[in-house]
Amino acid sequence: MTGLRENNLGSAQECLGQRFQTWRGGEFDLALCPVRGILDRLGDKWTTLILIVLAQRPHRFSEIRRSIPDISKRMLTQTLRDLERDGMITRRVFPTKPPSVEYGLTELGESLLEPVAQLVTWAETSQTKIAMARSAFDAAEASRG
Amino acid sequence: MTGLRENNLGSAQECLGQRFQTWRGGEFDLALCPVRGILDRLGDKWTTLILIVLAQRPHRFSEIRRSIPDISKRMLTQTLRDLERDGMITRRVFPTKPPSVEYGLTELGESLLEPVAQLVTWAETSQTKIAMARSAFDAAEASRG
DNA sequence: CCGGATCCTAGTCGATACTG
DNA sequence: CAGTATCGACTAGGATCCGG
Repeated sequence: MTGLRENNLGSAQECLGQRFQTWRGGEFDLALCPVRGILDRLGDKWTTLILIVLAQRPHRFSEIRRSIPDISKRMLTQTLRDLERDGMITRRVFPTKPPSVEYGLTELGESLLEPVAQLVTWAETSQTKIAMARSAFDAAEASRG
Repeated sequence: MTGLRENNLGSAQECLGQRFQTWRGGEFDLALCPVRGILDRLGDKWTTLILIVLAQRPHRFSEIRRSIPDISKRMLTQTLRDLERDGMITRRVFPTKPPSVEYGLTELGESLLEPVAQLVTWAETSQTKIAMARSAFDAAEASRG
């Protein structure tokens, strides 16, 4: 289905180029949807943060809230449910007196940490360049009126 | 500022864990913002697609539109401007009779392709597991009423 | 303690019409 | 051809109240 010849990619452009050609020939939207779905999820406000928090150790609901101070209960619940639905995290309920729930990464969730870490590393090393490009662009724009 | 000891990460969890600890101690939001900004951008509907298209070769405005059939002029313009502002793509205007503009990746933009390719690869290899987890979750949910 | 349900605002995106 | 401007639908997400 993919037509990708080697797993060991020499050049990122080539790799993506081949995939894109594959996508274009035939089912464009269908084949891209899973990737887009992943990116949408990672792109939302909280998924990555939760993943990072749970990467350290399993956490209870309130622990996560404390670790991510500006998240609302609503969004935490929702994001956790989405992640659980996608098989990225587990949800264990302890029927204690005040009920407690513990969330942890599944293997699938842990496997996602690697590409995410790559991206984080890239973002961290590139943030200076991005900031420079941004201010240069804004300055040029302002000078044009 | 980062306190990260090694560039060569042994374990993704450890790497992210260290970063997270760093983030927590001190300026939480500030230090994470660049990363979140990147993820937000990649998470939007079109950025990744445009990057993939331009990864093959420079394209003109209308060429990109044809390559991504369901994008509107408005969003293409906007996304291209954002990418240009962040220094990911270049914009060359040719003052021909019907004016033409060519977009291409900068080195920074190309360097982003690598982590993106990692993510695409991950998504592709994991989509089956995700789909299974999702249907299992939905089935369990439906049986609970 | 955990999280569902509801209401409401602010930003996002598509369609359309217009400019240079 | 390559945008810009305006409007309207849609939606994410915060606040709050309520239940187990």
